[in-house]
Amino acid sequence: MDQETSYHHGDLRRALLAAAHETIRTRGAARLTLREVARAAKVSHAAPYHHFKNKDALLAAVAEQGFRALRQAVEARSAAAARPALALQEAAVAYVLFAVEHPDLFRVMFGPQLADKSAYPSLQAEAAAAYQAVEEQLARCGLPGEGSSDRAGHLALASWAVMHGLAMLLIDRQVGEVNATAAEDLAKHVTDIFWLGLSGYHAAPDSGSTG
Amino acid sequence: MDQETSYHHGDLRRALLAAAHETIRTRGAARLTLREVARAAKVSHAAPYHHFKNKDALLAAVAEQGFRALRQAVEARSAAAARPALALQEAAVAYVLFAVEHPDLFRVMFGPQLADKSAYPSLQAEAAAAYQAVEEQLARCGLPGEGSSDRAGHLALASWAVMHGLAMLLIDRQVGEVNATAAEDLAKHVTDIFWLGLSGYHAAPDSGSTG
DNA sequence: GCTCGTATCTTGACATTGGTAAGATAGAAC
DNA sequence: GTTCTATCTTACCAATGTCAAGATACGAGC
Repeated sequence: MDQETSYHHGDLRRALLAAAHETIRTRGAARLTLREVARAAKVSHAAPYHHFKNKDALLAAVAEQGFRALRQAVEARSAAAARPALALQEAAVAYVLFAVEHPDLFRVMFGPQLADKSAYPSLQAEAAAAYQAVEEQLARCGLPGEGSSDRAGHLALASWAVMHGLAMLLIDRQVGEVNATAAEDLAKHVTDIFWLGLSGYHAAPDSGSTG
Repeated sequence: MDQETSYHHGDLRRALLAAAHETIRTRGAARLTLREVARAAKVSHAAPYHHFKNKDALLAAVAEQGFRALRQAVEARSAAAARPALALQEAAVAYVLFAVEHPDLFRVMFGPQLADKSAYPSLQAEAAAAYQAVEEQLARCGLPGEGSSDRAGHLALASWAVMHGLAMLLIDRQVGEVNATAAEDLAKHVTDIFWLGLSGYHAAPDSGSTG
């Protein structure tokens, strides 16, 4: 059976996701059109509605895949770290590199395109899993990942904030360089700065300005 | 002359900006429509085109105002710091608070809505001014704002990344709490962690993992 | 193998949107 | 007071998201 000529596509859902991915990659999510996605899949403009409730649902599915890919990238790179102490930094580098290499996908994942992410539980689950991967790396590197709840939470949040902020600034071209090697270098420098703070904070729990 | 009944509005540009601001605040930039903005200003749907080249230009103007407001908030709060050493932290708090209090405006400023910000020089100028305000606070707090160019750049970038990342995570509701006081508390904690890292980095320039 | 139910896909339509063109109006220059 | 020009309106276009109704084909039951 030839998928090109048959009335039924056979694997439209996957084809639509792939087409959406491609459009997002090449032209950005803002210029993504359901009808163009359908066109790319050689299908009528109403066909996608049999696989996704609406345009946002398609975007949510793409974002969900993105979170899965992000988590895998982070876990893979941190697992391959030369020394365990470097795993956390490697995770951060992977995070930033993912953003730089897939900027528009990253923006779909975190941007305002999907108004209410709470409407897509599986998307939320993948996002939470990605966050948990960061926390696990923290715990694995000797920093208090689960100990005193409050401070551990602040540490994890701060770690994620640095990575996330750097990633965002990089893809928004708010800082000049955007190529992968420059990004990796920046990520390492920034995390270096930050790690020292983490260990210092761990040793001296209260700096006095907030207590 | 009654602005309500006259053929010529008299101050349409400002009215359009205000209406756009309001729509962004209440319903988000994604749901902003040029026609609805025109409707809010009691004007035909084609009138805005005499004041803004297109929808993106209106968004850019809103974003420009946002950057100006952000910079003023940062400067005001850091200038009112109890001790000079706290000015930088206060700047960070102001930054995060601004994002939390104007989340959708913040997203317009940094998000992908405006495809090519390079098309709006005045917008870029305001964004650069906001960045410079951060660097000035860094310099004013004894950290090397202008010394050895590379390391100073990394410090400024890292500082901005922490603030920006925290702000983004907060407004994306990726972290639970979003009210102002909780945000302020989180910002102080995170910056506390980070400051220790900064001073440590300043004292021990190379941690070894990147060199 | 044949019928039939159902998921999948298409055609057609509708309201809305961003954007342009041509005409109407009013304030400003002289 | 006439004329010029910026401002605003009406009319229109192509494209989009979404829905409804009809066409097609795969799979269950006989």
